[in-house]
Amino acid sequence: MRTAFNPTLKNVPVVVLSNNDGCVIARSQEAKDLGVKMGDPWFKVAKSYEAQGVRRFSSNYVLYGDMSRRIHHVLERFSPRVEPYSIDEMFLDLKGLPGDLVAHCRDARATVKCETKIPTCVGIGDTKTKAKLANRLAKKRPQFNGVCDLRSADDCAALYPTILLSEVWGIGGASARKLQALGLETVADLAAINLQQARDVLTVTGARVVMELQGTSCLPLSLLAPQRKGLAVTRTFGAVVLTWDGMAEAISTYATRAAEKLRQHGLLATSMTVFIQTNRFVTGDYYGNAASFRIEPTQDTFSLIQDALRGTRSIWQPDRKYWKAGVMLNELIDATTAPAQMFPTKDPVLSAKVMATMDSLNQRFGRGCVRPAVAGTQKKWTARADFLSQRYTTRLNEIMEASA
DNA sequence: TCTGGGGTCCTAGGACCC
DNA sequence: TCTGGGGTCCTAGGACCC
Repeated sequence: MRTAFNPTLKNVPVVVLSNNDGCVIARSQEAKDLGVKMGDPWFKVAKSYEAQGVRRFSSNYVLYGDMSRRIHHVLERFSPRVEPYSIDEMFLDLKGLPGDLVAHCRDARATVKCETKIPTCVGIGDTKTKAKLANRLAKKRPQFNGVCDLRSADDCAALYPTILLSEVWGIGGASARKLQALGLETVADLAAINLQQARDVLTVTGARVVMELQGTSCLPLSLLAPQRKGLAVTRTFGAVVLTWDGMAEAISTYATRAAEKLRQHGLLATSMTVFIQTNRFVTGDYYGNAASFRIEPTQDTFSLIQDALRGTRSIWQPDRKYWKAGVMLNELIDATTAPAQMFPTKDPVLSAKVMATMDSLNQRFGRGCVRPAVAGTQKKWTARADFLSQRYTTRLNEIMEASA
């Protein structure tokens, strides 16, 4: 990426920093060679690395998103079925393509490099987990020259014993420690364990990883991006926040930004969480708390923020040094299909009755003024309606009877 | 000695990913 | 002075219902 935009950075150690230039989130090979670690807090290591010639850059996600789309378009020429997985990774379905797949992938790689100047590596496997593992080898081991194929059982038998199990997609630190405690070390060890044992130790997620390593696909390619389930705007403060006014201002900003994202995606949020925290790196006096509440589908940004602030005020402790806060919107629903999806009941008769009542009430008092909600775990319908300053909660059953 | 059983929903917390 | 931000999935256990 760096050399695509600034050729003078070729062979120069480069790091990219997170928001607020807090810590290292990407490094060039030269920076890795100098010992810069992923997640290093930059303020702690800047002096020594800058003395060694490391150049630092703030992150630019708009640019990365744009580059990602361009690469996606190039890859669509090599497979009609491309699933973008993250901003810098894509899965391609190669099933049914004629000819030598390795040659095909080398061609794709060369074309991406030629047209976007971005270097890439390709991993081929009969499951996503194997493709990810192959990609890792392609990146790390020069012998593969950027393309590694793990489809054949012979290649797996030869390579699995040479790879640590912590390299596997889905095996993080905690899982790796559990497996090591059982005496397992390599991918070969992991791929050979009993499925029930994998399930017992790592839950169903771990059993899936093992099956995928054995060549049974459990994670199908999904060409349509699934509906997202939540979104968040969170930040650490530049300087600790000591006053309620300062906190209120921060949360207002985050809530506004969250509402903007919501509209951009054509979504509505059903519930909202606000959290505030003191610095977790300062020992002895950590305090963190959160407030969650349901919000009306048609509520505007202003009342969204007001609710956020009311919710936060109740968890605010004035003697604390606040360091981080955030706003999260949950249970998102498509704005255009919202009314139907507001009814979580599985009972079609009740659902229809509820729907009709809601419709008539909404017609009378304005769209979205009434919605059903399942209160706690009680399977009782509750309608909550807000009319101007008047707020009341009533059993939906009573409303239904009244309007019948 | 006995105190129901089984299903469902919700939440918090852990773990993982990039 | 300064230690990221944004997601997903799974499980256990409590609460509730009939």
